[in-house]
Amino acid sequence: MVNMRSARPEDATAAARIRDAAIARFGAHGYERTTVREIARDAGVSAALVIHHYGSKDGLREACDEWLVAELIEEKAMTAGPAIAETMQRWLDDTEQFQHFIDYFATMLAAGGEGGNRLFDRLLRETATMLEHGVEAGAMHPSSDPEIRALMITINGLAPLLLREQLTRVLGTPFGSAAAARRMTLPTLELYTDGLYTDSKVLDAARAALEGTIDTGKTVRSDKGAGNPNQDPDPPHPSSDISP
Amino acid sequence: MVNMRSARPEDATAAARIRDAAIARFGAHGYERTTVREIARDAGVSAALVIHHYGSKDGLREACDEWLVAELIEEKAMTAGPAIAETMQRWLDDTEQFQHFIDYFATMLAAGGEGGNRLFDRLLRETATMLEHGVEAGAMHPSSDPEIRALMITINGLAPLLLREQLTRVLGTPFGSAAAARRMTLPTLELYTDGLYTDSKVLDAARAALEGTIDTGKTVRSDKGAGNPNQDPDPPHPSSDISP
DNA sequence: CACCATTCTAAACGCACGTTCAGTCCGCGA
DNA sequence: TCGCGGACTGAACGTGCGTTTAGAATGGTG
Repeated sequence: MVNMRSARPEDATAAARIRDAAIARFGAHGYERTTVREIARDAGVSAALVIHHYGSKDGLREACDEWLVAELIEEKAMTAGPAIAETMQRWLDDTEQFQHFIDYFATMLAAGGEGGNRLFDRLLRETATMLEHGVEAGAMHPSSDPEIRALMITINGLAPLLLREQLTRVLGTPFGSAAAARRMTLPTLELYTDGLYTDSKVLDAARAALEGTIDTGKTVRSDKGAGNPNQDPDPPHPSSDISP
Repeated sequence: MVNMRSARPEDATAAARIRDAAIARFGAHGYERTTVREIARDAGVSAALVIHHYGSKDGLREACDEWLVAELIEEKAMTAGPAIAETMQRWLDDTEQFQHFIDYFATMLAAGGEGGNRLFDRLLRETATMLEHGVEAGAMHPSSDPEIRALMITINGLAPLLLREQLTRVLGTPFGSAAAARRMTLPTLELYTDGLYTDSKVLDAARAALEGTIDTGKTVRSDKGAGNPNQDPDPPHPSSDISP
């Protein structure tokens, strides 16, 4: 099994040890703040060997990206069901061991780049498929814009990962711990089951406001729609700044 | 008005020009990849002057952090309503001009650190207050765990900001643009109004499973609760890996 | 005027970094 | 046995970085 590489024996090949050490360092302290000499020391080799195997520090980074993409998207799973979700699940079930991968994964997604984009796209597709199945089975509400709903749910799902430091700090328990998971399950499912608002006033108002602007080229002020962190809870005067 | 500093005239004081240039560079390319000489060139001064005013590159970063915190949390607004939400709203209404601040803000939150923590805490408090008011007014459902719900809604609200590159790429329109906002408004509000699931089967299953584990010290496998990006959509067999 | 503090610069310093170099070791095919 | 290529190393190289230094303007104060 490919993912069993994750259980790295001490005597793995030097190139593999270098790559693992690099992922750990890059994930923990970032690419720029990590030196080739540090990685070499962690791997028990000379700095020159790192360059010998990977050409340059940047080549090493690319190799790490590619390795992690391959780890998350196993070839054989390309046609089957959710691949990344399952691997992530396995990682989160043993945060101690896979902390490095989780950190590196998060930085890849946030930083963008080739590998991060591929991972995000794959995650998005997995989420979209799940939502489709849920709607078909009658377990989930249909959406007026399924594509964007999938995008937003994907982004929301990644949010705790990207803000895991804040989450850990506020929660008081480490990210990925059973305690944290236990604490967050119910509020999450409550939100996804009952929603937040008790009626559709806000939604109706937004619908009405958007219909007024949909065909005009006029610029609307950022109508509490997209990225405003506090768009969501603001029900008393929801359409106050949607000026159609 | 304090925030009017944002409209920076060409002839601002050198120290201010340095700080603005630093925020722009740090936000766009990150702290490590930015050189003091670049900042100096942008500000039209010598590199030595940057050190003269801020002591060191790291001192400059701290000054940027503090300035941005002050910009987002105006002193006079300490007692009143949402301060950050309003400033962010203003920024998002003119993404062109405030792009630098938005980028720097996002990196601060993701990187943690003193300033990022303060901003996050403030955002969290604002969100929690809004939710309380919403519940009191009957516009929002009460929660079994209001504190965590506020945390999760805060995190979800910040998610598009942190993943703005992915969002821009998938959406095809720049983050913060009116088009992006228009596209994302309805799916968001639909989710917050109707939820995702059509019934409470998943929620009930989780409740039952959690009650079984709540007092035992036994470790539960990360029960689709916390950080799993794809926790949310997976209704067909929701409690399959919650092993009580 | 003299003084002093502040703002600012050009030049240089020293160091840590990624990378190169020259060479050693070792396994393997002929 | 030889030779060859890959794995690997210690030492050195060159560069770009943050920072220091010495001093030149500038402007207010007695």
